[in-house]
Amino acid sequence: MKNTDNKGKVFLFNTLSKRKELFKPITPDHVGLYVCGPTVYGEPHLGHARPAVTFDVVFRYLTHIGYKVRYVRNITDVGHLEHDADEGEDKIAKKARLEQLEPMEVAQYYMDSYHKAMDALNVKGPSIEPRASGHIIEQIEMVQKILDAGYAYVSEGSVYFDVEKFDKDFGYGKLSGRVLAELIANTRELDGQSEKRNPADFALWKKAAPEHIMRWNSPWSVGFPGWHIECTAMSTKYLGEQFDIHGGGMDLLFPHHESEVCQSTVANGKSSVRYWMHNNMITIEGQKMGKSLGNFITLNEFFTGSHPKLEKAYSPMTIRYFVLQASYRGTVDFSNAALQSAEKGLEKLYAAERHLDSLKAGATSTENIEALQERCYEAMNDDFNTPKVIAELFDAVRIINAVKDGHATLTAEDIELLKTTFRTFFFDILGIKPELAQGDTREHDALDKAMQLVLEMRKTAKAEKNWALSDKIRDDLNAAGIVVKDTKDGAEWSLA
RNA sequence: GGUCUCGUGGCCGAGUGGUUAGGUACCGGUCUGCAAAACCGUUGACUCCAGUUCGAAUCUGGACGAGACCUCCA
Repeated sequence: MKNTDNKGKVFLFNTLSKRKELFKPITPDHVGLYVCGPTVYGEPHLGHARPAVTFDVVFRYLTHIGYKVRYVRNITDVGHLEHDADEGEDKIAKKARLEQLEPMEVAQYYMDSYHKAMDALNVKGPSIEPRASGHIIEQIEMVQKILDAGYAYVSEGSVYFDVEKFDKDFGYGKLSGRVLAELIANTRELDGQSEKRNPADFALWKKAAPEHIMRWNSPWSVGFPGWHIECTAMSTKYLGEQFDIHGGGMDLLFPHHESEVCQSTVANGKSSVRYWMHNNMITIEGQKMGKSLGNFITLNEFFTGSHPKLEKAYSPMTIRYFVLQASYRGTVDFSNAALQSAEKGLEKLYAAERHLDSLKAGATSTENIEALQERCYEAMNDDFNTPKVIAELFDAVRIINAVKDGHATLTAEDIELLKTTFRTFFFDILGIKPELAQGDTREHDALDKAMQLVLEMRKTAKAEKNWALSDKIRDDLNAAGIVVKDTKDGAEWSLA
């Protein structure tokens, strides 16, 4: 099966219809993909890893099967309130004052931090990574468009979207299933609501309070853009008035994405997104991750094991693999037990991959590699079913070991196909990083030669039944991070 | 209370109306000086209650339970 044979066979779960739909891009062979990126006001954590990895795989797979994908993932670096803050204070501005830094310095710092963590997770950079602060003009223009269309109003220097009017003309809540009347009924009376005609209205532009540092000029006031407008403005700019896939976390479904639907419908004359995809949340030992719960774990803490909840450090690839072992639409619970079992499974896959190059061809094949490859593609085509793909890879592991041990045979052709299939899905599509980065091979070759020498000496010791020496060699190497295993064909080594 | 996701073996997790998911753990075996790995095999599940059906973990309804979101705002 050729990779491009799968173009036109991908089904994805569309939040809009709540079912799997055949994916058809607007422009043949091209895909526009927009994903809500991080707000850069704090250290990257697990909540950032999930959508990043999920849509990284979407990006990788669609690219692999031959689509030209423009992947846009934004950086939110303006205009967001501190959680639980009484006053409407900008998250970034508040932190900046606390730390005596420029707001953009804070944003830059955490953006770099985010990028480093994403690199560690082997998450590919998007095609375009626009920053909200760099698109203030586009946002103002879009707010003006919405005002001109008559679906927004100015109040005390702020601009609000008229949800009631929108509901009457287009129907509100198509994406999230919210009913406007119920929303209003559930609204509590709070201060600062008087500017709005309707509690369900949302801000397109906010007038900045005097102490608010992040501020820009606009026709209405010195202020900052409302949260939802940046995604609409930037997705329109880079992907057009209508584009294929919009992704993000399920927590963004309402009100963020619902508001985006409102904005683009009015500003562009149509709802811009064809397929909405939402990844589910992550939990820590069954609980929501939150600062107040004491289970808020940053990615760096995971990589180094420096959090009381963690029994040990977990490598970035363990975390990536763990995330992909569950389907993106279900919650993922992080527990030490689950993480450690994932770690072992991943190690088994790595080990099998190492053995791939030493497989010896036979005259016939006792295993059907083509069918295996096909099942991998089918799994990916079925709403990116990465757990299924991983299960298939373990079937490949079984085959690799069987051939290695002589319980099964493969033709040279099938071995090639097995290699390609395994490496394509393991490395290219699931995005697991090869153990050896390119460029490390010289060092590795040198180490391998040295190791062959050591193992030869150990073999001699074993032949002389000098167990003390052979065990000492093994134990000392182990302590140095090198694992030695005796197999039928002699000893082999790997880095722990 | 509303909207939405979900409830599978010790743990993690796929899944189709009737046929082994897979990983990990456990147990037995092969191999081994020992260890590890690998291989073979066994055990083990579908929250509960109704209904549809020849047959449901898979469809429908209800109950119970979990999570996310539900003024502004991430």
